[in-house]
Amino acid sequence: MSRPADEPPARPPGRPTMEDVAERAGVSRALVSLVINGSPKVSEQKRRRVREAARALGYRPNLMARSLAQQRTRIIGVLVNDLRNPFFAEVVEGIEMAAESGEFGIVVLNGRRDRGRELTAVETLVQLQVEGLALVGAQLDGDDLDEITDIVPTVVVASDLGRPVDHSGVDTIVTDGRRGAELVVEHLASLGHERILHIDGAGNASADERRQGYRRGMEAAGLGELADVRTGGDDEAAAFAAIDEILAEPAPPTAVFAFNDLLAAGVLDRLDDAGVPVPGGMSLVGFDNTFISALHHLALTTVNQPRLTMGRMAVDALLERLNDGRDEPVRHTLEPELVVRGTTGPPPP
Amino acid sequence: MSRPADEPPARPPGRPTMEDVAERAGVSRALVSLVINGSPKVSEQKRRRVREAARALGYRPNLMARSLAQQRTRIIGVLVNDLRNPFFAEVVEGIEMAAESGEFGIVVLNGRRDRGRELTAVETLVQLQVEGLALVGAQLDGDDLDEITDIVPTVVVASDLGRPVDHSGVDTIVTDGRRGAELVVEHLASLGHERILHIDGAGNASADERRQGYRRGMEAAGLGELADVRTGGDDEAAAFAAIDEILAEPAPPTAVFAFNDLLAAGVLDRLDDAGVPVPGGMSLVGFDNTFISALHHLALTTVNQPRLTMGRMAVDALLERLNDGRDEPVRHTLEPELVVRGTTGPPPP
DNA sequence: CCTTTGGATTGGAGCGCTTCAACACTTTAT
DNA sequence: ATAAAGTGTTGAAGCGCTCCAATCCAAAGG
Repeated sequence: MSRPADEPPARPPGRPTMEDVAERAGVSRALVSLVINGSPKVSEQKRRRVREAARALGYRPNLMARSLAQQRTRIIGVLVNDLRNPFFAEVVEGIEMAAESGEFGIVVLNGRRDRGRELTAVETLVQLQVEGLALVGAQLDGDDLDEITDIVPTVVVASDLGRPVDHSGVDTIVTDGRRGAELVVEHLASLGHERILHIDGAGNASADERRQGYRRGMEAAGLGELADVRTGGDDEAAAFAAIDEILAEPAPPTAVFAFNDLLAAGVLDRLDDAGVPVPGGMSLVGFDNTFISALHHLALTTVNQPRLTMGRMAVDALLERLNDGRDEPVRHTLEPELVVRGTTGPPPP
Repeated sequence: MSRPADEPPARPPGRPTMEDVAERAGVSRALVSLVINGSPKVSEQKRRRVREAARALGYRPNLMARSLAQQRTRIIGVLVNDLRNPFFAEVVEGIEMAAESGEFGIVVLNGRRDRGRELTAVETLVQLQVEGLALVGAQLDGDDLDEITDIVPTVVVASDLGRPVDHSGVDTIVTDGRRGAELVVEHLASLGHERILHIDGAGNASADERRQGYRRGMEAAGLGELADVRTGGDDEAAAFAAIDEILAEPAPPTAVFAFNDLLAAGVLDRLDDAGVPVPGGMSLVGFDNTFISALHHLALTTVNQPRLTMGRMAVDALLERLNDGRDEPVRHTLEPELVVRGTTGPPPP
């Protein structure tokens, strides 16, 4: 054999640990810990020796071990409804940026529009010992979270729990979807539209609110009788059936208010297929003001939600609980803003 | 005081641990571990007792502790160039799905187009003890990763390291960008275009390849002399300067090949502003075949990359190393596919 | 009746780190 | 000179879990 059995291996398998660094630097493990964590009470000499040993060995602290010992992770868990929707992606970016400046990291899990997956994702995050939980557009409701929210501070962003906020551990950051929808109806009504249709977000988290806002808006405009809601969803394809349906009807609407920009883009495609000009033959409004709606060739009239701000506020809410010990729930409702572009105009004669 | 000091607190602070469950169920900690991990050699009776105790206490295993003890995390770290680009978001979805069926979780970190951030993100992932690393569209090059790649198996997706693959620890999954660009030029040339301009991806990871493909394509079409590359970037805004520039020139191109769909969308907007009809006055091609290019109102001719497949292959490559012990590098080059839509046509007379 | 066998259960070491009380030196005050 | 008050450093306990070897027990075999 190349090496007597009782001799220690030249390089122990696995990555170098703090112990290895300590040995090489000729100090104790505790001292290495102090250096790694930038403690001021270490002599310059030892600090240098430890740093050098660490570099020479390619030492990297083990975050798992550190978190375990420290009893904290400095991680915020983020559950996002659908990463492919640019709206959510931007909210997440806002969260990430704010977390960063609060010295927190984030771990993003994707629900991929599946409520069951959302549930297991939340479970995973909790087991990961995240210190805060941000649910972005999640479909989960209060009951799902009952147990969770008194373990870890939670903030719900861009959607709402299905029942009144009696969860003292849950904060909420939303854009007022009801108001947003009202703005849309007001705009369309003021252009002269009466038969205004809403293609909704089906089971989506914010669908209810916008539906309600739509209904209220219609009533306020004296169009309550004409209110009409069809089932949609949250992506392009979800609009197809609804559009085909209404175009076949004797008195089709003159304006469509879609649940979000993605859905509106699908509507636009379908109207295109059917040869209906927009806004000449039909007006169309989306929601979210994603970059898609801003593309000149779509020029979609829509409702803006301040995504980055929402992300930042979500993190702030979490940090207030984590750092300042706040323990009553907080709810921030941001004002939506109508962005008029090229897909709305007067109804056809 | 409400409670004598020597009495144990009603409920110990912090979350319940395995120890607590063991005590409540009247068994040892080891047995609880066996139950939690679904070991078959536990009597039905104890299993039930443990399960019940766990539920009653709201016990949740601590993933950090488990990973530490187990010396593995079953986590694949994903670094993504830019979450807002739907192309990357979909590759990540592919990775997530494949990881899931391989019993791995993923942790996604966002580079936000900043190479420095990418570097620290990779460092974080390594410290998190991820078992594999997937770099999606990363800008990092071989030198940055030298140290990393012999610690953790790495796969580079949708981009390429800046120098030959001498890293035996790195696999590569790419769509042949060179070929893709050639297809674009062939298509445009066959339509009769000669002054074909390329607005590139600037420092972006895949920019070089596509630039080269463009040049080769131009030469192959006998248009080598006319090859012209302008600096772009990877989002809509990056195109503005380049377009303004070329429109001011005496002999502007008749076709533009943009680095990706996002950039192409920006070009389209700018051409719109300038009143240049597409494809009547100018043909335009993107790259990636994101859902944006498919929107009828853009109907962008582009090059498809099989995103979900790329994600799956990336995970497969990692799993081959992790589970089957492969240790030579592998490189998979997928075939790009030209998708002709409405933004390309014959050049203006 | 005693040994064997094999399944069920447990004690305890250990994963890599933090942290606190204790210790060994200096330096300053008395 | 001695006590007091810092500095810098360390040993050891402990974070919540896994997993091996040891133990226990009941059923089966001799």
